[in-house]
Amino acid sequence: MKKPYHHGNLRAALLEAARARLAEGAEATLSLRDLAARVGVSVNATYRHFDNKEALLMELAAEGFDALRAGMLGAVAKLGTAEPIERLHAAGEAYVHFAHQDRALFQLMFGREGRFAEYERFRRAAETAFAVVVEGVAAVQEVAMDDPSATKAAIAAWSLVHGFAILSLGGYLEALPEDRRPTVREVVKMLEVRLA
Amino acid sequence: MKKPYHHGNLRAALLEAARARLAEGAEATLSLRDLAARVGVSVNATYRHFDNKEALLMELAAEGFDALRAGMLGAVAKLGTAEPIERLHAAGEAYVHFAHQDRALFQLMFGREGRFAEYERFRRAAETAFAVVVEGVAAVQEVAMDDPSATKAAIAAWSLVHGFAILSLGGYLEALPEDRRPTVREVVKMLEVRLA
DNA sequence: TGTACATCAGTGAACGCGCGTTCACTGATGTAC
DNA sequence: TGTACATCAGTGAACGCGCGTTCACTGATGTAC
Repeated sequence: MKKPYHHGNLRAALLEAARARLAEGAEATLSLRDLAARVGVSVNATYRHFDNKEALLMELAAEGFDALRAGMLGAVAKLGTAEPIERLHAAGEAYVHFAHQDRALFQLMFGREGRFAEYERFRRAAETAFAVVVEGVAAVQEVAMDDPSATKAAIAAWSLVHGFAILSLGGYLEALPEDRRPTVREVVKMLEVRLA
Repeated sequence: MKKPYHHGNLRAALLEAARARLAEGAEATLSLRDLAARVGVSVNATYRHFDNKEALLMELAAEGFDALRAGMLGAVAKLGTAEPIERLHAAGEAYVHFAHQDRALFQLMFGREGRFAEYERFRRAAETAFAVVVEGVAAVQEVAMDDPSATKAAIAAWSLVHGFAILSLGGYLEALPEDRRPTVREVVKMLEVRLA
C-alpha cells in the first residue's frame, strides 16, 4: 500500500517544483505531469489545487511580480536615505537584476501577451509592482503619486529598464564589442531625463 | 494520380503561409503539418526546404527584422529633410507601430531568448535593423557611427521603445485610465535626453 | 535524335512521444447525534 | 463512546490528440555521350 502524499501543502509544493524547473530554464517544457512526478503525486492530484495548467502558470507569474516588487523595495531600502533619483536608479537596477536572476520566470511574466491579464490575482500583483516605480518617479518629480505625469513617466521608466532587460536576456547585446555595451547603470541613468 | 505541387517556390509559399498564420495570432500553434496542409503539400516536403521547424521559424524571424528595418527607414524617409532628433523619433514610432502591426511575428523575433542567435542569417538581420538606430543616434549626437557613445545611446533608445512595445502589447497599459497612459510620441520623446 | 543515368522534389505510412484532461474509484478524516 | 455519513485529497487507467521526424518510395526533369 503506497503512502499517499501527506507532507502538508501540495499546492505550495507544486509551485515550488515549478519554480525549480523554471530555474533550470525549462519554461517551454514545463508540464503538469512532470511537476506532479517531482512532488511524488499523481497528475490528477494537481487538479485538486489548480483549475488547470494555465491557472498554475498564472499563479507562478503573479508571485513573480510579488518577488519583483520585493526586490525593488529591498534595493531601495538598502540605500537608506538618498536622493529620490538615486532611489529610482536602484529600483531600475534591481529590475534588471531580477530579470537576469530569474530569466524563465521573467519570460513567463511578460511573454504571454496579456493572456494572464484576465485574472484578477495577476493584475493586482502586476499593479502593485508597478506602484513602486510610480512612487519613485513621483518623489523625483515632487508631485503626488496620483499625478498623471508621474504615471506617464513611470511607464516610460518601466519601458526603458524592461526593454534593456529583454535585449540583454536575448543576447542581442553580445553581438557588440564590450566597450560599446552600456552597463545597467548607464541605461538606468537615462531615467534622469524629463523626470528631474 | 494526384498532381504534385508545382506552383513554383514552395519555400516561399511555406513562409507566406506561416506569416498568414502569425497574422491570425497563432504563434503558439504554428506547426509544420498545418503549414504544409495549407500550401497543399505533404509534411515531408517541407524538409526539402528547411532543415527542421526551428530553421523555418528562424527565417521568419530574420525576415521580420528586415521588415522592421524597412519600416523604420520608410518612416524616416517620409519626413524628408528634418532635424535628426525628429528623424529618430519617427524611427521609434515606426518601431512600436511594427510591433502592434505584427504582434505575433514581433514576439517570435524576441521571445526565443536568443535561441536564434546562433544562426548567422538571424544575427545579420538583427544587426542591420539595429544599425538604423545607431545611425539615427549618431546624427543627433553629431558623432561618427562607430563612436561608442552612439552605440550605447542606441541601445538605450532601442530599450525604451522595445520595452514600451512589449508593455502595451501585453495589455499592461490597459489597466491605467486613458489620461495617464503616455502616447507613443510621449515615450519616444524621452529619447531627447542624453542624446541632444 | 536516342538512350542511360543522376538528381531533384515530391509522396504516403509510420514511429514514438508527451501532453492536458476526464472518469470512476478509495481510504482517511471530520462531524452530528 | 459508538455509529452513520459526508467530505476531502488522493489514486490508476484511459482518452484522444497533434506533433516533429524518419523511412523507403516514385515520377518528372536535366545532362552526357
